[in-house]
Amino acid sequence: MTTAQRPTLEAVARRAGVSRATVSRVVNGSTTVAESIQQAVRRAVEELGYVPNLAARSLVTQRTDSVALVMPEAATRVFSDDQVFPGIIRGAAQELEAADKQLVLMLAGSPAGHERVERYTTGRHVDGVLFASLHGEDPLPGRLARLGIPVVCSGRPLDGAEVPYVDVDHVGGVAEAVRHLIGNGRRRIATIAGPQDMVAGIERLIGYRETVAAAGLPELVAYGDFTRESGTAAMRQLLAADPELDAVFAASDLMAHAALRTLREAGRRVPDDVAVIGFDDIETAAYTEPPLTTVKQPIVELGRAMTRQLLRIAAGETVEQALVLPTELVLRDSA
Amino acid sequence: MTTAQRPTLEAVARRAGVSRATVSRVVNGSTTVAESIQQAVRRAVEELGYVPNLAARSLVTQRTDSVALVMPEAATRVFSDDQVFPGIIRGAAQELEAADKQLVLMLAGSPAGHERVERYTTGRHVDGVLFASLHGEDPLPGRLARLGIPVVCSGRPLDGAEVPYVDVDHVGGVAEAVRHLIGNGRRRIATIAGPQDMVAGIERLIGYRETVAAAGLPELVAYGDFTRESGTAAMRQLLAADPELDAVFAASDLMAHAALRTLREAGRRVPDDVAVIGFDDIETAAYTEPPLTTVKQPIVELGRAMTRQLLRIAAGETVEQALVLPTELVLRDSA
DNA sequence: TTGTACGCGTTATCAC
DNA sequence: GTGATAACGCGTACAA
Repeated sequence: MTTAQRPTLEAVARRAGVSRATVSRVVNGSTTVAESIQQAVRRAVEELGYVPNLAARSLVTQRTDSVALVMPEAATRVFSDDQVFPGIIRGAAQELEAADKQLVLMLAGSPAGHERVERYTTGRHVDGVLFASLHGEDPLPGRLARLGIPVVCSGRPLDGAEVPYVDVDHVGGVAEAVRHLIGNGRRRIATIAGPQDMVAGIERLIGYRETVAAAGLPELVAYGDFTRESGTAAMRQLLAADPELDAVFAASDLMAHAALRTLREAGRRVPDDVAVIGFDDIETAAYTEPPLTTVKQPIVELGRAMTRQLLRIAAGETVEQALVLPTELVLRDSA
Repeated sequence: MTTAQRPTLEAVARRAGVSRATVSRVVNGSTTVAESIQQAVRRAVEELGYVPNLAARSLVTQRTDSVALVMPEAATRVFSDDQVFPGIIRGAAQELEAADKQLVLMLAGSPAGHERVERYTTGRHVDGVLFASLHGEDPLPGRLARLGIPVVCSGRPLDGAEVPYVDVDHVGGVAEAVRHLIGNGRRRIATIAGPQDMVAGIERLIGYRETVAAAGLPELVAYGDFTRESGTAAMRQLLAADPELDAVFAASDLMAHAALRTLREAGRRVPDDVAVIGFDDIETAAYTEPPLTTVKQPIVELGRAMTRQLLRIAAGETVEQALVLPTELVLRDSA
């Protein structure tokens, strides 16, 4: 390791023949510096390859110019095929780039990891914290918010904490999907629900229940965890429970994909015998057999919206507690 | 924003009735502190909810306990369905968690982003930099390495810089796949190659070329960019160029997936008329029609290995310049 | 074993 | 407009 001593403000100041304070002003874009001096300083900065030390800066400014994105690393799901988390990451990264801030990614899978996240964020080492899709009633968002740390969640916090959040319109999206099925004459509409310790799972099930109930239709529910494997198992259960079912709404495209295959293996034609609708609109949805009709959610936009809210909070503004993004039914061939 | 003043070392010291230095020792796990005092300090820390200020700490220790993972945000591909980048992220996060370091994610899509990455990493604001899949001849890794900043790339740097890297055995994996096709009697084996400004694209094409050449077979190449759309276009080109082709090796599963559909639309049966093999082994590969035979690459392990190498370099050890991870041919129904 | 004192590289508050 | 100088919160020789 070459200990190539990085130049400091001091070094630049000497080189340019001015004081540290002046260099600092130029570096930070103060306008109250004579043009000639600015040029001299800039030249010195260039020649020495000076780069400000962020640690020193944040020590005095009390800002870190970075925000944390916390994801619960629930085994396989976080980076599973459904692109939900990558989409959020991408949206957040885009928005933060525009704000010239860094994205610190934290996976809080293990209890130890969860504690690390708490230590790190509690210690004000980031300007704010983004929570992606919580499991169960995580008390952390509420706790941080109470400590005055800017926090934004994706999805309503399940513990009822008064934390600002952004979410997609699960209920509305599912309702539209189920109404579409009903409109096509389907009468025995089942659902493969998502995990009931996550808002997305809970609300999509609510959307299904409300809509079939409103139409006076019976409900038929099996549970999965958004993955394909769970979708396969759930589809089999449904088929066993009601061999005559004529439609399935799956709470994720992955589960819908698995349902498609399971139905085919069971001798059902899609959509002739059974119509299938998924949720997410992942890229694969256009390539399933048959192509999947699904509820599209604006996942990158979700990441961006969360980040924008967070930045506004960090800037001292107050934001609405809930922001709900619209979904859209994408019609393909499966329903 | 409640300016809930965070307690400092000073505050803890007063509370525990000792000096700052002693508190610092306890916090950092020094053994040279009397047990009774340790307890008193720990209690004070607990009561005040003290958390060390990382900025102050890194200012004096010259370490940041965080490493950057730089990804080229090439439009859609970074977070496309193929899970390559998410896999690397996940592997890196796992390994860093074990080392108690933070993962700073940087997307260097735009030129501006690229420059930000340079500023940030050059300024020694991270203990090391991981580069995921570079496009073209990016000079940044080499430059950072020369500045003495620990750097590890995924894939051999195309500009020939002497930077340590970890990669999967593209050539070997492809060779095995193509030999499998040959062994099954295929004689007109085409390939849908990846982008030729990325190592993965280049080397997979080399693997194909070497193997068909060694068998005295003709080569037939069309280019894509790893995405499904490009796979569709490439497959059409190949079919137009040689309607009699009896096998296709696609440099990514997404392109293979598109090829599957395109072949079916063109009236070819897979694998009867045309055998298809992909590369990646994404989750979807098991769910295509027919299920896709493919070359599996250990992508999460790649992320982990890169990170381990980086940590070793940062710790002052010297590591081998290249580390190549094995691939594996996963046989399903498409070939 | 514990405390004192200094320095890490910035920004911010003053005088000038 | 510019330059001293005092924080910012911590680690660590060095002294006690």
